[in-house]
Amino acid sequence: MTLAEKAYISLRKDIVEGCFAPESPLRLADLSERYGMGFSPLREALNRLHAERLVTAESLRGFRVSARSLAEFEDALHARLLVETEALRLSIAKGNDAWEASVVAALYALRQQTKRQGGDVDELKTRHHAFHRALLAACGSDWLLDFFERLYAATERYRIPALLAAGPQKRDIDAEHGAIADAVLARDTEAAVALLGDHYLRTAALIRDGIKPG
Amino acid sequence: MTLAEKAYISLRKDIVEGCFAPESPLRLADLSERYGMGFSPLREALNRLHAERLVTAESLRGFRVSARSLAEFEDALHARLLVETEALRLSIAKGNDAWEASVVAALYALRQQTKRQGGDVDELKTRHHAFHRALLAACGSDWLLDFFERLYAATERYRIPALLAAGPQKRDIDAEHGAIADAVLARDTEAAVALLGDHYLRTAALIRDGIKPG
DNA sequence: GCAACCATGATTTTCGAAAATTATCGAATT
DNA sequence: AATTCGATAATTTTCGAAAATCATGGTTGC
Repeated sequence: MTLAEKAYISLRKDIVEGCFAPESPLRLADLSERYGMGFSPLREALNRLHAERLVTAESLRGFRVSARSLAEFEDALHARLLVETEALRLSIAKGNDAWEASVVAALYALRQQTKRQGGDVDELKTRHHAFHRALLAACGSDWLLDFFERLYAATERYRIPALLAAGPQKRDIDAEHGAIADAVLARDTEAAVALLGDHYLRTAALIRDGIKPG
Repeated sequence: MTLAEKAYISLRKDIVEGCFAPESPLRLADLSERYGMGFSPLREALNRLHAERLVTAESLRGFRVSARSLAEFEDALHARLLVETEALRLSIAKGNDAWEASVVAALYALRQQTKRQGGDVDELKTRHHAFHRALLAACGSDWLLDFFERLYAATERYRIPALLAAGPQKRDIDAEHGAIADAVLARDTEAAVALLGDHYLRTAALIRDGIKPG
């Protein structure tokens, strides 16, 4: 793996997890020291992140972490519903046995990690992402999957802090994931789409409360 | 404007217009000579284009122009219909007088350029793009507009060669654009969405014929 | 004859410094 | 006191070369 790829992965993680405050400048000298590499791979990573809208770039004035706002979150959420409901419909229509198996596997892996009490939170996030990707994986559209990845990262910036702030969950998220998987495996398109939509709207409600804390 | 931005614009144009054959390697030494600049701004541009899927990148093996295929075109077209119909609905719901005026202006400018016989074909493409963007501009969703731009560039790679190959048009494209604008200004959402969809499907039919020539 | 292997050349990737640009701060001016 | 101006510092952008990696072609050994 090249340094530029490592820089991309590290920076992305640090931005999504909020290690850098939104709108704070990402100075090359600082990043160079933090990640132990020269400017070239860092600029490369920053450009990729700019294309994903996780960082903003201004000509000759460098890069900043993108701002977070309720409006931007709502926008990303709306786009996500549009993209994911369509991708899910296609996936259910086109998916074969192997796809069904991968959904079952992803759900199982996610639940295993949820159960573990002192488990690695990074691993949990990875498996959550993997489950949602598995649902859409058979849609056959590279573009929709690409949009899914971008929107997932964009909303993750809001979801993670909200989850940490909210403390113990009243929702049974495992049950929600299970219901989605059941509908998917039963090829009940409309139910699956509705459940997925509900799932996101509930998370969104939580995040809204977190952003304008009350 | 920085060199990297110039490199991005030039490269993008040359790829979309087919100056580089699909799948041909984009070697830094060649590009450096062609555009008269060093590696750094070129790599920056190539990374941006990679994020837009106009070029592919393989670790330590450099960049290539993305392949063109009927399947990828159909995928982009499908995603475009999804994104643009939603954006158009939102735009019609939210747009104000200034937006209506900008649609009228964009349509007028496009028609003026269509009328000119020996006109600059670049200018025509710019205005065509501007008209379609104007339709969606009031949607209020940065994400949907971002997706629109990406998909527009992706499909443009197919549209331009098809138009050149097809010769004189039987379609009255001006009339199609006019009908869309009329429905939009009348705030007739369903008619506008249907007309926009038709507009793309007709272009798509043309392109399919061009790709598998018969 | 054929496959494995090494030397060579081509290419990408990375670094460190130079060039270009923007931001900062204090002095001079109104 | 506020503002403009210029010098200095900080930062980004770009270049050119060095390092690392991959592709090629010939050679050796079997």
